Amino acid sequence: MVTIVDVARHAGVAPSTVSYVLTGKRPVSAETRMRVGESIRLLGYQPHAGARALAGSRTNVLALVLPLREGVHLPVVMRFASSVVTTAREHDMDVLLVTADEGAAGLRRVAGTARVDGFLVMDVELDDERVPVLRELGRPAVLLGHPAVANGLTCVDLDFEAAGARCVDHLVELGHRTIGFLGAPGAVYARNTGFARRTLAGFSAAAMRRGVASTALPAERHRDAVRAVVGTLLRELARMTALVVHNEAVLGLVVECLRAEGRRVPEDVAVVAICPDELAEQLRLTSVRLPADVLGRRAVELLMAKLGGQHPPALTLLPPKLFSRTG
Amino acid sequence: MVTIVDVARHAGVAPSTVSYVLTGKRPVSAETRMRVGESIRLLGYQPHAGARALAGSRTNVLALVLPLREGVHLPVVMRFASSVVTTAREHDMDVLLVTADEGAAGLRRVAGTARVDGFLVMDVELDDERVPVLRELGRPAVLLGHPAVANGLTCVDLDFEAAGARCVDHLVELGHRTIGFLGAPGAVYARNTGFARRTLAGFSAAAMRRGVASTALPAERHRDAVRAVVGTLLRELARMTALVVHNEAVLGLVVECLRAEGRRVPEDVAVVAICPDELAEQLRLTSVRLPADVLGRRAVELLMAKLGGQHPPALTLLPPKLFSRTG
DNA sequence: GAATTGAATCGAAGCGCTTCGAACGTGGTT
DNA sequence: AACCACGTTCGAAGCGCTTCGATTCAATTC
Repeated sequence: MVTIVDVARHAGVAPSTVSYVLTGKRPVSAETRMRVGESIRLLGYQPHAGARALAGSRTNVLALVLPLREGVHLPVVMRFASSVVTTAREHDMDVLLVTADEGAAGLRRVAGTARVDGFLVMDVELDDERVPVLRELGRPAVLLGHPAVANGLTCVDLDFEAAGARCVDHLVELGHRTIGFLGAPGAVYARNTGFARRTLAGFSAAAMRRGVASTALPAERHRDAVRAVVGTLLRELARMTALVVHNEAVLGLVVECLRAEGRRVPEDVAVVAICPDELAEQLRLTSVRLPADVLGRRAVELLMAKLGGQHPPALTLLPPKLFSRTG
Repeated sequence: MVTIVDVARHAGVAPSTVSYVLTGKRPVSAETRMRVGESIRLLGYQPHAGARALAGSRTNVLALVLPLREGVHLPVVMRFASSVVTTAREHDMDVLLVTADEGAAGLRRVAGTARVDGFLVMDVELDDERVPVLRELGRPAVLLGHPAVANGLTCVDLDFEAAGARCVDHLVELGHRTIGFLGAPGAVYARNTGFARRTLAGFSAAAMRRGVASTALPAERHRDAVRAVVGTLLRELARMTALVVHNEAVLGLVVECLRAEGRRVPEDVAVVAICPDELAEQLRLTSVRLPADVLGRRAVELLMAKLGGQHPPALTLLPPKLFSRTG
């Protein structure tokens, strides 16, 4: 193994000088810098991460805590992870993968053993046991997906309120005057899950503002329930010409049921979905996408800012993007 | 921060003794072991990973190299990653996530900086630039998905040959005497991609052995191509009552096209898919699943064996499992 | 020409751990 | 009673790096 001492000897300088060349924490004359750089290249020197961590108390690794249980939309998680790793590498960071089922203990472990400099935590719940632990650990952390927990921590999420509103605006601009909303299962709203409520709030406010007639209903996850809800919607909102769906699990079923009721999609009922892009693509629906890649990038950037001693805003909401797939 | 010296002082022993308690590399009397253990608990001691790596030249981290490009089936990758992390944790290991787009340089980097003890590399191609690098680095590595590259390295994969055969056996037992095979795009076979050929080989051999009529055709990824292939198959293999599909991208289309041709599925044509379980589930098809979780677990176990100085077999093939969803 | 500055570099200490040889008791042996 | 052997424990060295105070030397100032 090539060490910093080897490089120093080869370049005819002290080890500390090599270190300063590498870290840039003290000025080094252009000439020595070049000479040292040359020696590094020649010898193929790569600093020992453990030694660095020990001496410098910085690991250049960040923990990515992912929910890998069933029920989450895996492709989205994956895409997010991917953009996190890519962005982290741009900042010369590596990523340690931690699963959510290790819970708070996992956070304690990787922080306590000085394995990571900071945390990226996805899918944090409202009264999540990890939130207090994260505070206690005092390491920079960025939470994703549930900004409701903020309070001292930094959060990023899609702006669901704007997403709900965006759907209405889009539909109104297309001339629709009566719009339905089909959401998550009732239990989700009861649980006060941030994103579901906020979407609905955005939708309702926009409908009000635009003066369009609207009705919102929750939908359970199985065929009969969906059929019933779609039926109710068509009955109650007789002149409904557009439907916003915020429930990726039943999106396909909704379209099916509409067609079964004799409504053409999108000619009779325009459907706009708030869901992962690929799903909408597959069903050829206009959609507001969840930008997993942007989310990941932004999350890392916020974390790096915190690691750099800055104090980014407690909550960052990413503007939704609507993709029109009409016609 | 609590160090090993603090623990030693608190327990009234030398730091080295604490280390031996922790690692078990030298015998320690039951009494001291208890006393030290108690101090560790009381003080909440957690060893510094960097210091450990530096002194012990072992990081307890393994690199997981994932293909995060488009085109791979994300949920499978995710599930695999999940089981890798879980199993790694059982061996007191952490997992560093590396994306395939870092290529060979990424492997060089994490090995050279002593960040990881070994590699888990998914989706290795036949003439992959990473294979020679992996050899050169000399760290334990386990490759997934393309055992063809073996040669000194350790590989794990699903036994695709057995999978192809299993489908035939299953269908023959149900009474089918004429079976079609619909595979990946032609280019995949031309590229000599391990898994595609092996499945086909297994299928063909089993068909021969069982004495059933069969025809195999490749299928490109778009609707018209699928329609054409299905048409050809129905014409050429007039009495075909069963179809094995090894092409997850067009599976849904195949079923659609069969129905469009007036064949009921599965009454007229029984379809068996070799694909991720969830996809088959969704389409309600009998399938041979790719056991991502078993694969991940086994891969980690093989890697741990290598880290322990053992020499596991160069190739481990996992037996396929067929899930019948008929009726 | 002596004194003062400041940029560039050096040297040594120390981060927290593992590991190896040495030291220490204890019990059994001659 | 002196000795040996063995199971335990200690102490110190060293892993490769960062960092801080000290040092050097040339450029500036009076």
